Amino acid sequence: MNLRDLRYVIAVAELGHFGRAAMACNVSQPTLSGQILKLEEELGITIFERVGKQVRVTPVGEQILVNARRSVAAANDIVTAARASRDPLAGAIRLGVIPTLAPYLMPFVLPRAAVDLPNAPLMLVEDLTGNLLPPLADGRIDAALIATDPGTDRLAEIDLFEESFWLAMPVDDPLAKLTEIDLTTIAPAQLLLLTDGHCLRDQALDLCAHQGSESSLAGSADVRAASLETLVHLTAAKYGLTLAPRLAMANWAGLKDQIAFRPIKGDKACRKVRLVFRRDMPRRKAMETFADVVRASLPDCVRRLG
Amino acid sequence: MNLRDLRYVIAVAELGHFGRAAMACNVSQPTLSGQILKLEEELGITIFERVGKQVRVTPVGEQILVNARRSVAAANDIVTAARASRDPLAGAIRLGVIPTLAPYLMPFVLPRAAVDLPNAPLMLVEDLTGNLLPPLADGRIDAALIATDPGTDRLAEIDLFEESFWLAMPVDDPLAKLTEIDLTTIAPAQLLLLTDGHCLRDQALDLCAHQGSESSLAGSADVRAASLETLVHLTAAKYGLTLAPRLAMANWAGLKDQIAFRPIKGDKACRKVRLVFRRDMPRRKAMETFADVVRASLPDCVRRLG
DNA sequence: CTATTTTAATAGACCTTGCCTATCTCCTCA
DNA sequence: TGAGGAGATAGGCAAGGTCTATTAAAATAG
Repeated sequence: MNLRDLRYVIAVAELGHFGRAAMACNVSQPTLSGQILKLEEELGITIFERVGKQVRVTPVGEQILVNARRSVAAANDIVTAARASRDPLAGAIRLGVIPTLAPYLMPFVLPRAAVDLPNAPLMLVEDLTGNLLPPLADGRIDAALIATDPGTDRLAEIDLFEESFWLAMPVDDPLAKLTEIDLTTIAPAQLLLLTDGHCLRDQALDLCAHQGSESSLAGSADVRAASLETLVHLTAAKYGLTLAPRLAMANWAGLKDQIAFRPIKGDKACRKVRLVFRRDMPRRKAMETFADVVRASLPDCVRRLG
Repeated sequence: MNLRDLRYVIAVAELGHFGRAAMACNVSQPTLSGQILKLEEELGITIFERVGKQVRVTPVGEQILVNARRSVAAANDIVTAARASRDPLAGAIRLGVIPTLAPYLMPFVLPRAAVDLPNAPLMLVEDLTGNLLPPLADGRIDAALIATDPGTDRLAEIDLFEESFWLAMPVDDPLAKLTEIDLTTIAPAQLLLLTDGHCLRDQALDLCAHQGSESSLAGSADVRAASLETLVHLTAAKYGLTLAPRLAMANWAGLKDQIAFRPIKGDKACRKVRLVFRRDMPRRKAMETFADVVRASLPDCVRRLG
């Protein structure tokens, strides 16, 4: 067996096609076919079922793929560790960011990162927390900015800042007369929410849950928007209320004739944003530097941590 | 880079000697030296510092070793998974067992394992919990029998049984007149304990701790025995009291003129023995079968779980 | 139902590369 | 200072991975 063979297997599994996998690996199709055949013979099993034009992974193949990815990832980490030892801050950082944060935070971060980490170009991946953690675990991305506890000891986290939520409402809403909103006076059904998977959705629900039962949501408009932008525009159109993270608000200055933002009473309406990465990733130094970059880029409206 | 190269690196690191590492890898010394040199050049770093007769691992080398071990372990798991898919119960099981359990439990387990798992020879490693978990994590052993919560989500556990502790005392001790001991009447200082690292030591201390402060131990004999055998013989010689796990007691029938065993009042004086293994190890089926083997081997004096 | 196309497997030549033996150089220790 | 041990170097050899060309089988189109 061979790391090269494992890369071949992974490529075939991901592309579902020997020819294209060969192209991705920069070898000819017979070469790749031959090596995989040899590996299957060596292991005494079939990894891929070649049925017609389809390439299906067998059940054993799935197990093998998991370990193949793991083995290759560790090998890649060796290369990364070697480069990092020469210059800890060199090498691209593949960064996952949740959608309710990326468009509002990254404009602050990117310019400063370009200066402070000139040899570490940032590659952004914007996706839901649940879609960022698996790639993080197997090394497809290096780090992620998320707002929930990842809840596994495989990941290390560096706390960056705490961001409060404000309530967005139409300017002529009675609530707009208040200088501070008591969330217990808001029915969950009034809240416009993001689609499942957004941590902000769950956090908004949590904040309102303690007053009514979950089922009180049943009567709501049941909007499931894909972005905060949508929610805010729906609020402007008087469809309901929206809980908006503080950093995002600056983006909606143009809507100030239609929308009012008010702070929430108490200190619970906030989220803690952190940088998470594999505990054993070889570039901890780069991660710490990047965390400092983020902290240094923050506007004053959020509370810096650490 | 190459899995073979990584194995060479691991061998050199473990043996601290190129020649012996070459022997362990079944290649000549120049071959191994050459490959490692080539790898170091490829990575642009030095993994080993050859200073005189010593071979020292550089700081980068340590990082590389971690990942090399990980990569090789995953590759080995591929072979294991392949074999397991042909016969899930075939292949050696390298089993770690804590010292306060191994000599008393394994005599029950081994005969049955030989029958129920004929193609899975058991290789026993007897060591403290803290010395078993790292080898478990990186695949040097397959599973372990321990009595504490491993406390990491990388490991899966199967509960096997609950074993009570009894108090051992000289036959002429006043306590021997009781049919049941209230531990709150025992000063921790009276207890003879194992050396640091034995979970049984901590559990014994925990059980007595709620009555006096930790410092009450200061006045104790401060025996730190390496084995239960020593403790029991010390008890026979009237040096103090010992908390003995139920399975071990059968071994000391020969001492019944000198030692009395009494159960502990309440249900807290017990430990839960479990089989732990890497959550993602490829032979879960073999683990489950082995757990069943252990359960089926147990004498009636312990409480079967699961 | 046949022709065409797509896709993986096979065949054979080539050449890279890892391995071995023999030897060298350097360091340690007597 | 000389002997011995340990890792590095050199050169020949064999194994094995890669390529191009071709075949075989299955899906698709006419």
